[in-house]
Amino acid sequence: MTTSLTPDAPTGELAGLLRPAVQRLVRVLRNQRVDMSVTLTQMSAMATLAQHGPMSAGELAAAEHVQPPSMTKVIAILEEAGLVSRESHPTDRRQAVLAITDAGRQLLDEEVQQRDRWLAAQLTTLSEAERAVLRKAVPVLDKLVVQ
Amino acid sequence: MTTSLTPDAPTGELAGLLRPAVQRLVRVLRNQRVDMSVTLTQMSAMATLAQHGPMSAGELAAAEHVQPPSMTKVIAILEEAGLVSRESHPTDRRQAVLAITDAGRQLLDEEVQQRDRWLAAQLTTLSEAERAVLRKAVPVLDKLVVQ
DNA sequence: TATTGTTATACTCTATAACTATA
DNA sequence: TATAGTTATAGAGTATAACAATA
Repeated sequence: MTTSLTPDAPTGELAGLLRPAVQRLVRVLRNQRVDMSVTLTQMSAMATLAQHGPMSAGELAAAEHVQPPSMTKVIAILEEAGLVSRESHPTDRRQAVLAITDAGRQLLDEEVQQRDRWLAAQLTTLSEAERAVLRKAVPVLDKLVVQ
Repeated sequence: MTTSLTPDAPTGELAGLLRPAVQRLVRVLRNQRVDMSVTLTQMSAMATLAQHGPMSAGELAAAEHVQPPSMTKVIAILEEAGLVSRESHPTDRRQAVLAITDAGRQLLDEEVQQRDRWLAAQLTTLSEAERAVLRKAVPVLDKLVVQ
């Protein structure tokens, strides 16, 4: 187990292994959710607003790596449900300023707990070393997406 | 950085971080694909057939973590494109035996190369240590899904 | 009766193109 | 003209329910 001197081949292999692994995890996560009233996509948008604070629709679309029309739909649903608020931008009336509401934040907290029922159960079947691997992997996955 | 004595809290936090990370990676991967003639879902089904050999529609659906009707559609497209073959099961005529064709295998190889144009480029921006983290994470992610 | 797979139907997610309102 | 966002439209992916064929 030495550091590789030929990273190219392992890199290609890694690409072919990583993609199906994450794709299947997303599928399983979608099915294992308990509260189906808010979808994974909607939860993710809310989580971004909660983490990074109020932002415009375009910024949220970029953060979520979707096109603006896709985000328009998500926002409309969340706003109607009272989970996200929208206000006019103070100086640019084209823009909307989106923010998570208290109700949204509460649902987010509940969802984390619900998610734990399955995912945490899965995670507890792993060894501490395996969980440590996943904890280390999260920021690397983020880096991969953001760059 | 000692091994944790209270795994519950970190486990919940990990669940909340891991899900959005993999969900966004799947989105970005979908967009970064070069050959759009075959979708990610279809590629994943082909890859499973290539890795594990011929199997029934039900087995393939289970392996991909989708319901049988969802797999029916995928198979129909792949069969029409000549990428997957279907034969009658020798003893049970209800079952279809699915296998990847030579054309399918070739497309799979090409796709891996195409995927590398983006993902390998991303991976080469990481340190060797970060790539090592992802390599270690892949089997753990698989374990998470399979159990 | 039980199992395998398909068909029918519907909803979510996502995209591109065209449009409106504002800068 | 350029930008922010929405509307219109279409296609992929997925599910559940009902069905047909076979065991």
